Amino acid sequence: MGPKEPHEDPRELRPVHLERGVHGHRPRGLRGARRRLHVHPQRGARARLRRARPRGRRQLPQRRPEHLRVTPRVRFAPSPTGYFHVGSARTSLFNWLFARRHGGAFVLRIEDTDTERNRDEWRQGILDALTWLGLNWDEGPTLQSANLGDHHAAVEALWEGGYLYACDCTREQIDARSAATGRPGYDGHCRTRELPRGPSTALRFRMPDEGATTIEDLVRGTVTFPHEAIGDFVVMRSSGVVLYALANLVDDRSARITHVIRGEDLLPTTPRQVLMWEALNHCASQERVDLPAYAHLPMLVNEQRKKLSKRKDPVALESYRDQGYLPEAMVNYLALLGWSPRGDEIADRARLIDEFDLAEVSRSPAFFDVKKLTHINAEYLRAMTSDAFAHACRPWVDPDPAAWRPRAAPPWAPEHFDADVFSRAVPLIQTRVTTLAEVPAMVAFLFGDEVAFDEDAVAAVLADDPLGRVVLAVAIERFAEVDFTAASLHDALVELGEGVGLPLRRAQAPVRVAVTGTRVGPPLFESLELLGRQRTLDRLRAALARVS
RNA sequence: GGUCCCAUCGUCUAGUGGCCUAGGACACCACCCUCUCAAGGUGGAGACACGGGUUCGAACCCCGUUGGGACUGCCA
Repeated sequence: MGPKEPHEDPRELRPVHLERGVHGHRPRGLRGARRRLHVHPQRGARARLRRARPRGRRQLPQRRPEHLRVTPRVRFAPSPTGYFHVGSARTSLFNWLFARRHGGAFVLRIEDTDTERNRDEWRQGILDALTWLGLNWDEGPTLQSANLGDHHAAVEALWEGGYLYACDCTREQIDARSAATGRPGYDGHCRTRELPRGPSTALRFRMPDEGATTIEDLVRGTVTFPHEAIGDFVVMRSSGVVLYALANLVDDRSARITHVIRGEDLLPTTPRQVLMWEALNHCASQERVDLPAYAHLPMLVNEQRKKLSKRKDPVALESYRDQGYLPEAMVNYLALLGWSPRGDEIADRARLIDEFDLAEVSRSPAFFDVKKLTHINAEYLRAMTSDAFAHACRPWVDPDPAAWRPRAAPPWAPEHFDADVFSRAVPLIQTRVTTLAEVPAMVAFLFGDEVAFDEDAVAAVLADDPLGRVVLAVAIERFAEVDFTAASLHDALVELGEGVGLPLRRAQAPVRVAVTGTRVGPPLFESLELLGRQRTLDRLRAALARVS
C-alpha cells in the first residue's frame, strides 16, 4: 500500500448517531419504517476528500465538499451506436439527478466522430430516449464533430510541448514484438526514434517513466495508477483523426465540465486523461482549466455478472418502452441500481432529486432485474388515475395505426374498438396488468369477433365436465331474462349454481370460458355487462354447440 | 500476463465499531380475502466469501486468500 497517515481517521472527527425511527424499538417488518440519520457538526475537520472512502452511506457533510464549491456542470456524452442502452440511461439519469440536485447544468454532447457508428436516426434515438425518460438537458446537443478544430489545436499544443511523438508501428509489428517478449501492449518502440510526422505516422502520448497518477473518485475513493503499467497510447491516428480519449477531454475542457460521471469501464482510461489534461494546462496556447472531479458508477451486469452485452442481453431502452414500461417506472428503477433513496423505494422524480447524493452511490456492480422493474412498473400503473391509464394504453389499443407505438396491431379489427367500453373496462384491468403490452389480450374478448379459446380450459370446464354444459344451458335461459347488470347477473348465477349444486367459483368457470375463452381474466359479471346481452348469449350458445 | 475495481439473503440494497436476534424491497412459499386471475393483508424461508489481525467489542478498520468483473485498439 502507498504511504498512509494512520492518524487521519475521519471517523474520529465525525460522530454519528443512528437512531431507529421515533421509537426505541422498531417492530419487525414494519413497512416503511426507516432509520434516521443524525449528524453532529464536524468541528474543525477538513472537508476534503478522503484517501479511502469508508464503506457505506456517508453522512451529509456540514461544509460543502470541495468539489461542490463550484456550480456543477455535468455532461452526458453518448456515441450513437444503434439504440439506447439501459446502461447509458442509468448514466444519464445519475448525471441529470446530480445536476438537478445541485442546481447545475446538464449538458448533452453526442460523440459522433466514429463515422461507422454515426447515423442520423441513431443520433435522434438518443434525443428520443432522453426525452422519453424526461431527462431534459440544459445545453446542446452539441456534436463532437463540431469541435474538430479544438481537437487538432490540442494535438498541436501537445506536440509543441513535447508530450507526443510520431509512431509508424503497425498492429502486426506491435503484436509480434509483444509475442516475442511476452509483454503485451505497446513497447515504446518509436519513443526515441524522433520520426517526423507524416501520413503514415500516428501520434502517441509519452507516458512518464515513473510515478503514478492518483484520482480522488467521488464514488470509489482514492485510486492510484502506476505509470509504468500504462503504455504510450495513440492520440491521433495516421489518418489525422483525433481519438476518443483526447477528443472527449478537450470537449470537457471547452464546456467547462466540473464533474465527469460515467461508467466504471472508463476508470482505467482516467489516468491518461488526467495526464493529458494537466499537460494541456501547461501548454502556452491552451487555457488553464481545472481538472474535473470524477465519479465512476458501478457497471450494470447480466445474470452471469458480466457487463451487459448488446448481443445477448435485452438492453435496448426502446424495447422496454415498446413493451409498455412507463418512463417514470424506468427512471425509478434505474435510480435503484447502485443507489437507494432513504425511504420507500418507490420514489418519484422530485424525491430522487431531493435525496440523490453521489457519495452514497454503491461501488459494486448491479444486476438489471427485469422482474423488479416489472413490479415497479405495475406499481406506477396502479397509481394512475383511470383516465391517465386509459390514455397511456392508447398506443396498444387505438383504432388508428398511427398511434401504435410497438407497430403491432391489437388482436381485433381496429374498427371494432369502442373507446367508451374500453374506458369502462379500465378499472377491471388496471390492477391486473404489469405492463401496458398486456392490455390488449386482457380486453380482446370485448372487441374481437371470435373468441380465442384456450383448449385446455375448454376441456376442463366444458368438454370433460357435463355439469359445465348444464350451467351453460341454464345460463342461456336465465341471462335472457335478467337485468343485464353485474349485480343481477351475479345473483342469477349464484341461484343457478345452487340449483345444480355448484358454488359460484365452480359455476362461473364454464360461463367465463365460453365468453372470454380463458379461465382467468377480469371480474366476470362486469365483463358480461360490458359485452352486452346479445353477444353474451351468442357466445354461450356457440360454446355449448362447440362441445355438444 | 499486467493495471485497476468489487465482495451483506437468489436479486437490488440498509448498515460507517456496541442500538444487529443483520432491516427493507423484488422473486419464492403458506394462509386470509375472493366469481377466476390480480391487487391487498398476515406470516415464512433466505446473506455478512474465507483466514488472520487491531479492539473490551468487527458486517463495519487493517493484511492476506479466494472468487467475480473492467481495462489492456491507429473503437467509443
